[in-house]
Amino acid sequence: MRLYDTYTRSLVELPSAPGPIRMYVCGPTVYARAHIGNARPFVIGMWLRSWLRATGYDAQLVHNITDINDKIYDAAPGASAGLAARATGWYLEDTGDLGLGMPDRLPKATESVPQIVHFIEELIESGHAYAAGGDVYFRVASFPDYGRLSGQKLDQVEQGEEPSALKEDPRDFALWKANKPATEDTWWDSPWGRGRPGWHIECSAMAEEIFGPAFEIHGGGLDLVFPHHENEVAQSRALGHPFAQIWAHNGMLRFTGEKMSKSVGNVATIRETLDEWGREAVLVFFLTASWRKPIDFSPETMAQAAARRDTLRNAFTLAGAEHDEAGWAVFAAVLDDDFDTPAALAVLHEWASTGQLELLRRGLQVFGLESLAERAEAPAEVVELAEQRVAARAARDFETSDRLRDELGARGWQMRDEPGGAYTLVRDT
RNA sequence: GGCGCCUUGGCCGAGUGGUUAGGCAGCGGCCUGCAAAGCCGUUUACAGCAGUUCGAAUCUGCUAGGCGCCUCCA
Repeated sequence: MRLYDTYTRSLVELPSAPGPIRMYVCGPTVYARAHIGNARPFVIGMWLRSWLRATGYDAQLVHNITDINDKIYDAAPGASAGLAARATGWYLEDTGDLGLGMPDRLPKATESVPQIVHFIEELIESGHAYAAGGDVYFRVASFPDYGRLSGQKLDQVEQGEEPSALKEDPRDFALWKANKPATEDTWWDSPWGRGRPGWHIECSAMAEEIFGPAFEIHGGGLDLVFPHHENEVAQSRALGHPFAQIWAHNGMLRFTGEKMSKSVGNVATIRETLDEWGREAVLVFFLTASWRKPIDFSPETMAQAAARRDTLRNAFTLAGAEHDEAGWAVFAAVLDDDFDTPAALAVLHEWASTGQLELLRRGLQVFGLESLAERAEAPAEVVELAEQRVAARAARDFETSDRLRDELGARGWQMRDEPGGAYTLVRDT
């Protein structure tokens, strides 16, 4: 399998199966309900793990929770830890309801502070970082490759994060921030005094704590390339660690013409979207676009995804056909080529229209959509109504039969007539 | 100002030199008491201009438009 790598800007071949594929995908900062854009890296990460496992790899997914951050302090003055814990719960609940299972590990920054402190100490010892006034900064000038991941030229980078007189260079970034008692109600003791980790160092520390100094794939949103991931590589490679082999950045989800983001305010939460459209439509929606490209979220695109979901599900109410086992190779080939889910979706539709139901079921399973193959059993009262309708139709009492059909619809069941008084009951969504 | 991505038919979205992507929607038909589902048929393409080539949606250049990052951001 090959995947597009941001660092080399090319398709990179994965080591051949079987073997370990260790994936680290950046997770959310927990201070509010996550929006549907936040779900994209999660979904892609889970699908990738699923596909890699299906093709013989020992794939592991680590997805971090950033529960130390200015946003959290700002959103809950004096009660940041409580908000972070609550929002972590929401995130686990919302992503859990996508029905894709859970990552292998979900490390939290607050539980990794000792590893982070240790990492910073090593950077100071090696001359790549320096302590100043209770803060610790990474010395960007000490790492010649800085800017290579994002393609930034150092002399063109605008002023870095918040300017500070303590920095040697304005582009240096904080690894450790001294506690500000007025606004920051959580802190940890460190060799540099009370404080808390910077954002970028947590990922380097947690990824390496779990995977060691080298792993195969690092994922996250395209908006994290600079400065977040640039800083991560700098920290880890400054210590001589290979770090990630492939940088897999997913495209942004757009809503109302621009990136969905809390700061713009054009958000729909995962919760709302699941409630309105159902998990299967949400997953089909993500399937329709290449993982690297932007995807437009709108009532129209969601409705189309829901219609496709129905087409796929309806296939299981029809008669199956002979299986063409060779068909699987086509499906595998498109996924192995940069995880082309739109092409895979076309294959699923092909199987749906030709009645290759066993292949279709297997294909859907890769994406957590095997539920589309399940036929819900109608409760006795629904079957009773259906039988009454069969009788009414036999008696050519169409007024009654139409009324019964409406009644079934109101109970969430669609009745499809078939020749000879037979019928199929399908659960509406 | 710097770095990068994108522009395919009503909508979404594949396709990297010569062959129907696929889906949704539309239209006509079959089926049905009427529907639904399904099936058959069918309309609308490659932003613009110039170039390379026997031949370009596919390569090159320019123009126009859109998006992301450079500040927290999946």
